[in-house]
Order: sequence, then C-alpha cells, then structure tokens
Amino acid sequence: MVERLKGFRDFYPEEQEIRSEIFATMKESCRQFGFKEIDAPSVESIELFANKSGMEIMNQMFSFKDKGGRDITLIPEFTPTLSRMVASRKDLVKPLKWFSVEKFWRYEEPQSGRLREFYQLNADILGSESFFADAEVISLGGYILKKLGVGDVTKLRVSSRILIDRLIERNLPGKRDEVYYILDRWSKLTEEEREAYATEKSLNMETIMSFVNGKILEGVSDPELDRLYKIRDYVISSVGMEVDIDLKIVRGIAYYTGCVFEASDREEKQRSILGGGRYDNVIAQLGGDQTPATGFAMGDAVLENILKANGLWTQRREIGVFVAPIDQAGRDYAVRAASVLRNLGLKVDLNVTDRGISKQLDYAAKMGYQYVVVLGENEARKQSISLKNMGTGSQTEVELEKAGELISLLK
RNA sequence: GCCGGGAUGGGGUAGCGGUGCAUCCUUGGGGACUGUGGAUCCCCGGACCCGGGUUCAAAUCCCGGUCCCGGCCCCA
Repeated sequence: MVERLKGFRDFYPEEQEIRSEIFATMKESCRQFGFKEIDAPSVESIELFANKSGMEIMNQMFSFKDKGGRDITLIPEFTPTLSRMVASRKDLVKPLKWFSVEKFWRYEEPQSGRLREFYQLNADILGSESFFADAEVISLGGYILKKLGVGDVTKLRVSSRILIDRLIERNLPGKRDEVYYILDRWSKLTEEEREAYATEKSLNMETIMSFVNGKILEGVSDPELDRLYKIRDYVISSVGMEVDIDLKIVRGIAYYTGCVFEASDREEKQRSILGGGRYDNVIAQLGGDQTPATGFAMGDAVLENILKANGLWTQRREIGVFVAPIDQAGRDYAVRAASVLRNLGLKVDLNVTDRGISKQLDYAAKMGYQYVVVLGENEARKQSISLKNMGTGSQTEVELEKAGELISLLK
C-alpha cells in the first residue's frame, strides 16, 4: 500500500467535521470584527519569498520547477502573497482588514504542533499605523480563543521591538542579537545554559533578568512603552483576557518593526498558538507603496493540541434524520418523503442499501443520528412519517405535510 | 539536516529465537428474521512496516531504509 507522505495528514469525517466547525468559528469571528475574507494561490514563484524571507525559509520550502523551467514553490507563509495583492491594487480603500484560512507547506521535521502541511488563519490590518490597529488585531486573536473555549487557559503576551531595541541600547549597547537570542529561548534554556550563554557573550545577567521579569521598565518614560500600555489596556477591555507585557516576546522574524505578540497556553507547555506583530516595511520591500501593517497567524496544529488537552475536541451531535424504509412501498415513498423533508431545510440521510430495518437502525445509531424516519406501507398510504427517537426508542407518527412542525425538534 | 523512542488485522493488544492455523478485545462485510429487532442467531474477511543479514529455525537478534511520536535548528 502506498503510504502517506511524511508530515501530511488525512482527515476522516469524524475529525473533519470538528475541524470545519473550528474554522467556521474563526472565520465568523473575523467577520464580526469587520475583516473580509480573501484567498490566493497555493503555488507562487520562488522569487516572492527570495527577497524578504531569508535563507532559512528558502531551505524549508516545497519548491520545484514547472514544465516551463520556472522555479516555483508551495507557499510557506502568507505575508508575501498578501503584500503582492496589496501592492498591485492602488485603488484599495485603507485601512484594509483581511483574513484568510489557507494551507501552507514547510519542508521540515514534523514534531508536536508542526507538520509539513498545515492550515493557518491569517488576519491583518493594512494602512493604519495607529495603536488601534495593533490592539484590534490582537483583540481579534483573543476573541477567537474565547470563542473556541480556550480563553481561560491561554494568555496573550505583548511586547515591542522598538522598545526592546531602545532598552538594549541603553543597558547593553551593541548586544542586540545576543539579547534577542537569550530572551527568545529563555523558557527553553536551563539555568546553567542561560548563565553560560550570558558569560560567553559578556551579558550582565542582572540586566538580562530585569528584561525577563520586566523590572527594567520601572521608571522608564518612553512613548513606545506608553503605546504598549494603551494596546494592553485596549485588549483587556475588548476581550477580557489576560494580557501581559512580556519582553521575552521578540519573535525571530526579521521584518517586525513594532508591537509583537503571542498567545500560548498559560503554562507555556505548548508552542505558541498564534503569533504576529507590526511589519511596516514589508509591503514597500516587495514593491508596493510604504504601507503600515499589523497582523497575526494562527496555525491549526497547536490549536488542535490545546483543544484536545482541554477536552474541547469533540464532535457535535449529529443533527438530521436517517430515513429507513421497511418494505417496497416504503422505499418508493421514501424518495418523496425525503424530498419534502429536505425542502424544509432538514439534513436527510436516505438509506441507500437493501438492508432490513434492523441493520438500518444499527447503521443510523452508529452514524450518530438521534432520529430515524421509519417508512412502510402504512405511512405511504397515510402520507405520514413515523419519527423514532433513538435515545428513548419512542415513536410518533405525523402527517408528512405537517412535518415542518418537527423542525424545531430536530434543530 | 541532526538526536532519542517506537512500528503485530481498520482500532487497541499478547507473543520477544522453535511448542497446533500468531492471542484476545473491538471494528467491518454477508445471511437468517421482516412493522420496530440500534435485538438475537449463523457465516466470512483482515496483521508481524520494507529490504538485507545472522541462524538448522526470525514477528522475536543485527544492519540499512521508510513512517509515527517527541526533541534540536527554525518559527515566516
């Protein structure tokens, strides 16, 4: 048997239905915040990623030559595509608030929360440099987490590249990369490793600690810090989630220019569930007008881990009815009855086998149906349906024309 | 790319050099019954990841590969 490719997934119905609901929740939340959905190609010229994304991502792309010898790749991230879309339409009314849920591909070793093919929600606001834009985009992220039921077990952490850079220049001048490195990996490093790194790079451990615990902010007067406070307060009043200012959030991506943020489970056991920030220069770098931008991405893999860890990865009750004909008269009648029920807006699963009533009930139960419509000669003659409640076993007969009254029962 | 740990029917498992057809549970398919039986009864499928090697003998030991789980790098 041919095996599935490493790091790729099959989604069987029982999983896919849950996934669809989650994506629907994410999309609906975006719309509630006034974001518009967009979509874009899954394959792009490799050039699109060559400029901005740097060496690392180039090594992690599924890239190949097409039949015309062009170098193309499956998209590993969304920002370059988004930037192209914005750059090539000068008539767009700013600010733009766009979101998409797409598949992405990265050729790397699979591990917890990381796969070679994954889905990602991207939500961005383009054309506003105001803190409102950052705050609103972060609020959307928090809102989605709440809607998914994990608002109480996750937290938002915000920081700012500008602020961190200034603090570094003031306290550890010339050590930007080194400070970024140790802050970014802080929770992954052991006490000894931190000490060793600090010593090796001549970083004052006390100063590093003041970045880590936030003490370095005490008494600091800085407009970027004020901005960060405003963002934090806005998000707290907008979604009522825990929001911490945390200077350990630096995020490795080169292009962030201001506020950066992440959400993770409170214990930080998992990878971050979403991450993003302000990237004011990317669109200009890709040939567009200078356009301030802020946004985040949220992958499906870590989200799934967190939902499962909290018992929220559950299939909703199957809504709809299974139509089980008993005899030939019932089979003939079932076509019309099913049609009537479907036109009433019900989900109707009509038997497609030659099985008897017993096996049909068995099947309906296994498929999770709460109600079965049993049809036989009697029902056909009376133009009625017998509705069997699979939970209680009780059964009621109603006229087909009055089946609309059942809808409230079945929804 | 690197480092651990794994891999036995669809799912979960037992066996860990030779003992009767690789165990048990579950699941799947078919049939009997034919207005209630998601029941009952009967029948049938289905596995040692792949390739080498050691051995009289390999699911079992060794080597390589593949995939899975986790970690590193990196996190777009």
